[in-house]
Amino acid sequence: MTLSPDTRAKELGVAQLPSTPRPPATLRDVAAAAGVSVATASRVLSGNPATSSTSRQAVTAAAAQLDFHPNVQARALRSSRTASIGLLIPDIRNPHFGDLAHCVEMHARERGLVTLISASDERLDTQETALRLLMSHNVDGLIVVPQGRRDSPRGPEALDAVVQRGIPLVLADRMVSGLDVPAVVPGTNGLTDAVNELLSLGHERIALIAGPATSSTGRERRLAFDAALDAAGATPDPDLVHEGDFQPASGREGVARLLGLPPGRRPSAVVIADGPMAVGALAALNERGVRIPQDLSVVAHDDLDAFRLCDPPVSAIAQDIAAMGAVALNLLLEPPADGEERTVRQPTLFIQRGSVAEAGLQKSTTTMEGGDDS
Amino acid sequence: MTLSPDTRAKELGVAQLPSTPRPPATLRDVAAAAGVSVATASRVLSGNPATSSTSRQAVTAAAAQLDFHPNVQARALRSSRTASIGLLIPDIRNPHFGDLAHCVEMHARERGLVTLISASDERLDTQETALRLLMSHNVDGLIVVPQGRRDSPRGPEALDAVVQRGIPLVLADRMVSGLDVPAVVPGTNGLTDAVNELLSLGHERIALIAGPATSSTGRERRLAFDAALDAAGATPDPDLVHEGDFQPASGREGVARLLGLPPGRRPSAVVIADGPMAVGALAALNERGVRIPQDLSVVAHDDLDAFRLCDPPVSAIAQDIAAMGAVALNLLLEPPADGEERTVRQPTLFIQRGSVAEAGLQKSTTTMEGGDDS
DNA sequence: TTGTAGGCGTTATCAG
DNA sequence: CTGATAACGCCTACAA
Repeated sequence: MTLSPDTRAKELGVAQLPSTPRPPATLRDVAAAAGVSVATASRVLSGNPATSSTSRQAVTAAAAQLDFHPNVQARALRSSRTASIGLLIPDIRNPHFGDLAHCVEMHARERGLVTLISASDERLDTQETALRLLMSHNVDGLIVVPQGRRDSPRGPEALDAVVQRGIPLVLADRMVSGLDVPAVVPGTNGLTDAVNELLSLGHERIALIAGPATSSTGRERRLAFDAALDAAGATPDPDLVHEGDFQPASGREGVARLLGLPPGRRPSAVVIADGPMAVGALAALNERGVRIPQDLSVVAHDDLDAFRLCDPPVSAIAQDIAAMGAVALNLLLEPPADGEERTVRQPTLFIQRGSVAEAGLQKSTTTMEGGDDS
Repeated sequence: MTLSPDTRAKELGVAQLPSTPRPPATLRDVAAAAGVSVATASRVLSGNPATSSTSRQAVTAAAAQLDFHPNVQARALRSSRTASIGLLIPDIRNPHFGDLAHCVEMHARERGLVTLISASDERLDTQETALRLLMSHNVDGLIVVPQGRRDSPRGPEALDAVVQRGIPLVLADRMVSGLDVPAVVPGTNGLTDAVNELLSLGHERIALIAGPATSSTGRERRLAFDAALDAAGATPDPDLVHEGDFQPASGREGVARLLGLPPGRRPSAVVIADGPMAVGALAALNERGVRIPQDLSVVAHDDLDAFRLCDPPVSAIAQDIAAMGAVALNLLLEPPADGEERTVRQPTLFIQRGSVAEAGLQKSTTTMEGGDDS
């Protein structure tokens, strides 16, 4: 009775125990079972047309029989292709990037590619180590929502290394100045529309909780904001722009700073440049009892589900993030030719909801006192 | 002039263009540069003590000089270890699982492991194909938030295959009946506390928007809910339980159904079994003009940032998801011995906020009319 | 302590 | 069309 479970099970005709780690079948096994050489087996399984229907049948049957799955490491070693792509995003917890990751991963999976997802936490050093790790796994391509600028002392060197190694690279959501690779980024048209709408509602003091100037989206949205004010002949007030870092805490800080201004200089409307900062800002406004839109009109970039929990719901500048993911993957798999445009801009859409109202509303109240409702 | 850039650059003696995909250095190169054999180089770099300090210095210097990184595919082929783990979650966009993914990925990266993240979209068939794909990449271990039950006709067969192949497996957030592997799941104490608090506030008709019975969390939360009512001698009303599917739409449906009950049978409080359903439910309540907590007290499982945007903020049952991720990774890397407990329960915490109030409030109003505020 | 050599599983290059 | 066979880059007995 000292038979191995394997033998015993077979002898007794008993169902195999769940824990029978039999080594997976190799191409050799398949070839042997099919009565052909490994070369022929390989050809059949990789769709090489130089095969007879006889061997094709024998090999496919044997492969199915043995539940053969090619060893991806061996294949990668030989062909230097790993059937994997890397995706580096600033923060998985931000639903915006979560959506992006979801979409990229799903489409990649449909094409038989696995996605190695990594997060940079909006930090340059983390981006560097994460990129090195992804590169060390020989991903076939890389989609990156980048950090940092190339003209700063400590720039995104790992990104240069990626390009230098000849690994296909696509930037998503943000660009890096001086790095000429295909990219898909959101347009600023939605933001422009939002500011114009606020202006046409009579708002004269419109604030911006901006993204960091180190990110192209931060810069571009600020430029679009300024340009829209400028085009309307409005005088921009630097005190009405708070530069945040795309994190909720900086949204709160922005609110605190704007509400801390002397009464006459406070804004009657605020535009917030990304979702997490908007969540922080809205939470802070909520805590302070600032009413929207009576005391302050609000527009947020990125249309989060959470905005529908506010009463009235928050106006938003929506992007089709799923489309952005799909475009990024396409740019990666079918790179644009040299002549073609390498930067795709996705339109954004201003969605007006109850959180914006005429500027007159604010003027008729004695609000923005920052917390006391008396 | 039809030379490849490569050849042309060489012939002209021109500085190499930035796109010079020089093949990465191999162990051979390092050994040659250091004047030792590949075996010695390998030993030095893998920390084998059988090395002289002379060769150690030469090899490390050469490796640094050549920017050597071992080829992970070759190493994996030899050692059958890929330095990668797989993580399968239902939905990256759910911040709950986004947090989990973030935490697992971060800790794994600190240990030099890459994480292959995949999403099952709360679907059994997607889970199966995703698992097969992860297995085919020979991940060293797998953390899965599972779908399906083993006793159903089409069960999670791929999970059995994982176990059968001997791949270390840890379940997170949910369990699968009959699958005896290490798991970390949330406790139900927070939910019990929440129901008890509602009861002590005088609520007699407490509704539950439950998770699917196909998931262990769905079942367990419903059981805890029933048990808490039972312990208090309350009579549960099946009409007050709506079984959703953890997605926002089913939260909306639950609200519609509860508000559709005849006035006398409507709930004065509702507990919602996960974050996305809570978002859907709160959005629906908001649209219908149902006031919280005057018309309805609300408690949601999982503490989302979005809940702070509501006025008053929504009471929640919080879990330390980061801890859950850390525990899952630990269970994977250091599996419990046979005698030890294999299922870790993480405590959950009921956080009371303004969205719950005494039951009397509801009775004093003529509300729950579903939209008309007159 | 060091070097030689075999092999992990696959693909690609040759002759047949 | 097929079959030997040589890599791919690394690790590790085994022998020196």
